[in-house]
Amino acid sequence: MIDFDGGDNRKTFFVEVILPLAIPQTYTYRVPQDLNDNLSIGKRAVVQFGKSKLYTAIICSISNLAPSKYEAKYLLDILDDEAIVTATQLNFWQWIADYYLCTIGEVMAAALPTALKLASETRIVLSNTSEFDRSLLTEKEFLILDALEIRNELSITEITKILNQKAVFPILKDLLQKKIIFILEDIAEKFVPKKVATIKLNSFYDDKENLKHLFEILEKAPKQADALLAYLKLQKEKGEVKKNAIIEDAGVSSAIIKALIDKDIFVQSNKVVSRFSSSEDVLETDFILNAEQDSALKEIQSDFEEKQVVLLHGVTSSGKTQLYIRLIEEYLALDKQVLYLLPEIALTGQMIDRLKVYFGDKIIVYHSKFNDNERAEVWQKVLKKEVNIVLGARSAIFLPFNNLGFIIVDEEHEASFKQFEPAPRYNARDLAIVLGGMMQSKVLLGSATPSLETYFNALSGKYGLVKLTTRFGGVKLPEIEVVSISEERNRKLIKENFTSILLDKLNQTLENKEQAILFQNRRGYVPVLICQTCGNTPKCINCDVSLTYHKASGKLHCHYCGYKEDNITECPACGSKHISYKGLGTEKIEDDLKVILPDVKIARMDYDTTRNKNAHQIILNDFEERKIDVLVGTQMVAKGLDFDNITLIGIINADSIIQFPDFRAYERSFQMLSQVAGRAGRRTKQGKVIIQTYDVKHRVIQQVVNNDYEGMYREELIERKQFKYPPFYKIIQINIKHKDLGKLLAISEDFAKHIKSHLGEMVLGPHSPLVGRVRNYYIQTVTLKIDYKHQSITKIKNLLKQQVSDFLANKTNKGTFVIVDVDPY
DNA sequence: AGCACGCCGACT
DNA sequence: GTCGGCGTGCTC
Repeated sequence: MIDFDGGDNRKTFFVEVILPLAIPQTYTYRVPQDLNDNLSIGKRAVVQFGKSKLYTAIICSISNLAPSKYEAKYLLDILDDEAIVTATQLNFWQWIADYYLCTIGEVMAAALPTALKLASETRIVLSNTSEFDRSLLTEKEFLILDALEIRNELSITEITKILNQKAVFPILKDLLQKKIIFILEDIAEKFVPKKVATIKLNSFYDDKENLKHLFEILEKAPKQADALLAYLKLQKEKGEVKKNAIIEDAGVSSAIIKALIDKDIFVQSNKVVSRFSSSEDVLETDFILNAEQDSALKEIQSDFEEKQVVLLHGVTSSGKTQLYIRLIEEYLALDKQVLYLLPEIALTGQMIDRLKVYFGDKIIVYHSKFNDNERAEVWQKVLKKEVNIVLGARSAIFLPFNNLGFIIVDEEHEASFKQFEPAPRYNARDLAIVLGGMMQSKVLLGSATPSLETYFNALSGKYGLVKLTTRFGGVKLPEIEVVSISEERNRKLIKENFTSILLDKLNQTLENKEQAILFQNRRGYVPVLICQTCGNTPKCINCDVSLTYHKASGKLHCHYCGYKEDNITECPACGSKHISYKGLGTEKIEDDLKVILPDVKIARMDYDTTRNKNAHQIILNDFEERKIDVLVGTQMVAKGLDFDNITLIGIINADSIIQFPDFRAYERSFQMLSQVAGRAGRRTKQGKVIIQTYDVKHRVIQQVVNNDYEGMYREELIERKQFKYPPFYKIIQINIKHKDLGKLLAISEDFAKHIKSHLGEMVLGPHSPLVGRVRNYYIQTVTLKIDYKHQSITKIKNLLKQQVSDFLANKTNKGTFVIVDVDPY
């Protein structure tokens, strides 16, 4: 970097900018001299790129040397008074681009909320809620709003035309900040927080004299006086007073409350509450750690003195959250920021509430379903250190922390920390450790069923390892019973897909007025239709997968591309009418159960029933309020449910989980089954889990029954070593896609040959993946298994990068897509 | 990623 | 004779 005097207006500067695109390089722009004062790294610049496109770019370096080979364009504007991306973040972005073999522009696109990267095609809408004073608007702002009122929706290009000037970004930025306009989003499903109106007495009346005087004033308004009395009573009892509680307690209408608000006696605020915790839940704000938790806390603290990363291996319900809270408090006391990463779905759970009670305004949630303006707001708050704790899903790793002391990755084994589409294909757990290293922050990984590589690192001493082995409050682990489907079938005890043992237990549970969850890891009605005459199976026209029959729609669906067609009554290949159904999905389980138990309230939770806005929350809400007795679901039910009344978990078919063709199948099955089982019987009583399977003796099932994580770990590790998988080898997967199968096969063979000539036998393939065609693109996979202890990963990656770009530059390979996935799991 | 420039089929 | 298909290459 050069030493420059920003105040010297006679100098000419050139900046390198990162564009939020999949382009390998950065680009150089010339800085207009009148912007010299405002120039610094990490600020956003508006640039024209190509003939007509405007983008928001990030300035990543400054120089006073003009490029020699071309004339640099002028940048059009600088949007920020202060940098919105820190220097550490720029290093972090570069690290991610290098490690995951993508461009820094792709990292930028993933990291920044859309509201911070306006582009010419961004569409703007008028906010419908906010009220604002029109007289304060400038002429240009007025023009934009006028046009928006007529047209509803405008692109930035259109606004440029309306104003007849290029510099519209600063005006829009201003309007966005004032919440007068919004960015139109394509995301259909948005998270709408549930709000509860709470009432506070104007602090003026904290003074006893003033309060006394107030009662005198209200003598003529007895109803209002009643409401005030009710408020004071409730305030004393509970601290926080809900509007509805006053209405109920005082027997007044909401108009009375409104009158008090209008008189500035009451102040109303809308508090966001989770739909999950029952409002009656008393949150112990003053818990004391038990002896085991306390010693675990001390172990973690002492491990952190030597190690950056510690794994907390604690059984479900062992009180990990309370440990987290104690640790967070510690880092807050040091005036450090804390990041708490959770799998997406767990964020809708009770965790938020519990932590909000603790930390109040210091905590903020960052969730992909929040709208973009909210996300941009979180970004600014983190940057300005207005919040100290961020609770978020994987993308929260990109927030602009500058004083991060502590990162928690809860449920670290969860696959949802990995992003698959689009690039960067990162794992937020791994990035947490990298970012932690850059910022000297401590990282705590928490899980009841740690991923093999994490446990491996813990045992090898790279990470600290702390265990919690007893469930909090003395709750026992559920009792797990394995039931043989084949035996029940032979003895003709099975009804549809329910063994007699499961049905007995289910009836018993319902008699006790308790609730049950039935788990089946497949959605739809029956996965596959087979012609009994010719063996033909209906397939998707775009993908190489069998279609799944969905009863609700009466159609056959493709779960990969969403293609649907009408169900068949006769085989399209041979005309036979003998069509049988094989396999079973949640929809069929639900249907069958409704026939067997007609009086029981049954609901289903899977991708199909939760696609609509808030559907997920509504189902869980009903379940909690006991409007549902039995919930049938896919793995969605394995997470975030923490209700006392669930005492039975039924796993309809464990084999369908275990027999998945992937090297992680056993590990994932163990994790999934253990997590589902952990939903049973929380605080009040021991739960019961029934696992139905054909393979009673399967080692994974036995390991789940015996809660034998160590056993699973040891056996898996042997296999991993033998078959060259993590944690012993690093894997890079290269997916090659083409519309023409013949060309694809030739091209991928050629590609594999090329990299084999450089990298030798670590290159495997090409081979067909599980699903050989998706959305009309055929796929071939080339896999690299890298012995990272003896080979330089960096060298291999650089070579691979070169090979891929050479390959794509070759004209014979046109129409080919190459997707590189580092650590594809 | 967009968008323009460029070279071959169905239309006035 | 042209209008337009999307195939390739560049964008500071």
